[in-house]
Amino acid sequence: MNPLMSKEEINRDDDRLLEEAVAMLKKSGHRVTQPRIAILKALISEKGPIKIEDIHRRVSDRNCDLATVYRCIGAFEKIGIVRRCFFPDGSSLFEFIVGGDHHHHIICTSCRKVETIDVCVVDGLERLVHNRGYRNVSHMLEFFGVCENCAQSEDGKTD
Amino acid sequence: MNPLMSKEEINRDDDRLLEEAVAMLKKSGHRVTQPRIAILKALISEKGPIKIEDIHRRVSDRNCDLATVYRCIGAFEKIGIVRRCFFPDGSSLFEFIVGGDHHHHIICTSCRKVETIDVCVVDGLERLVHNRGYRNVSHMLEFFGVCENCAQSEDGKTD
DNA sequence: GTGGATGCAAAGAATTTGCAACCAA
DNA sequence: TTGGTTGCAAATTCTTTGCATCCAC
Repeated sequence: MNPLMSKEEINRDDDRLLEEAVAMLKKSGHRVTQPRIAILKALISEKGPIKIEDIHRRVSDRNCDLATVYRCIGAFEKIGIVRRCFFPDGSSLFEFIVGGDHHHHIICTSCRKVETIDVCVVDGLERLVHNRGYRNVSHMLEFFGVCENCAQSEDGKTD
Repeated sequence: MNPLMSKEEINRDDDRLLEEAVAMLKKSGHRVTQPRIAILKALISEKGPIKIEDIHRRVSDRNCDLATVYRCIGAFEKIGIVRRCFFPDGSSLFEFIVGGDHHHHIICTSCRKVETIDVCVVDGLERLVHNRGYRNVSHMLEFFGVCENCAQSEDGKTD
């Protein structure tokens, strides 16, 4: 996030993202319900990949069922509101992508911290895939590693 | 695979890969058992990402339990004999990587066909991640799309 | 009013674990 | 001989589904 942005500006920004996502819901013929709003807010405030389970925990005070979270996230993914990310252990996370630039992650395999890489050098390769006859091309790129903190606490770990 | 290679040469090549993997097992203090040999052979003959379930199906005539496949694949992954790949739906596949060049995949989201991309333009970025303080850095890059065949049968699908 | 969305519970799939028997080194 | 490995079954975890009720439009 932009470090020069004040708290209010960030919140205002979040509101705009919410509106944009709601518009996408409507446009695709979906209804705007309480659980969906709550899930969207959780996704937006996370500002990064988040587990289904964690989304549910955050919205559960509003009494939203876990099955509903799964169903909504599935719908959001189809519409293009979220995208699925992967942890090296095979578990899935979901990230809010409305109004954001395409980017990738560095994931600490030890503490699971997630950092963002703003550049994407891979976009150009999608054309190559397109030229092989593929349509609706997308890609997924994640970096894994042990972050500085974890490397220190794990002591004399080499690289 | 090299198209100029005869069937015998391919089989000889597979044997060499098996030997190499067995050596890695021994070197890391693991035992070379019947189920492990069978699983390695299944992985090698697949020449691409394969599901746990499919590995089990192939070796089940040798009476290898599904739990054993999971345990062995877990061990193989730690040793560096296989690596985990992801399907866009979140399911995991495993690919034999001993003696092979680093590469990536194009996965058809419709028929699940997997093609290989030999080049990797991302390796250089690992240094960038390393410079951010990460150790044991690796990465995962997959392309998704609808292949030519599937796009045709799905008719007037746009891109 | 009506059809899509939800909650609840139950089913289903994927993966892990405990433990006695087994077998590679 | 001995400890790592396996098979079997049970336990967990993750995800989906059926159905009556509900509510957004």
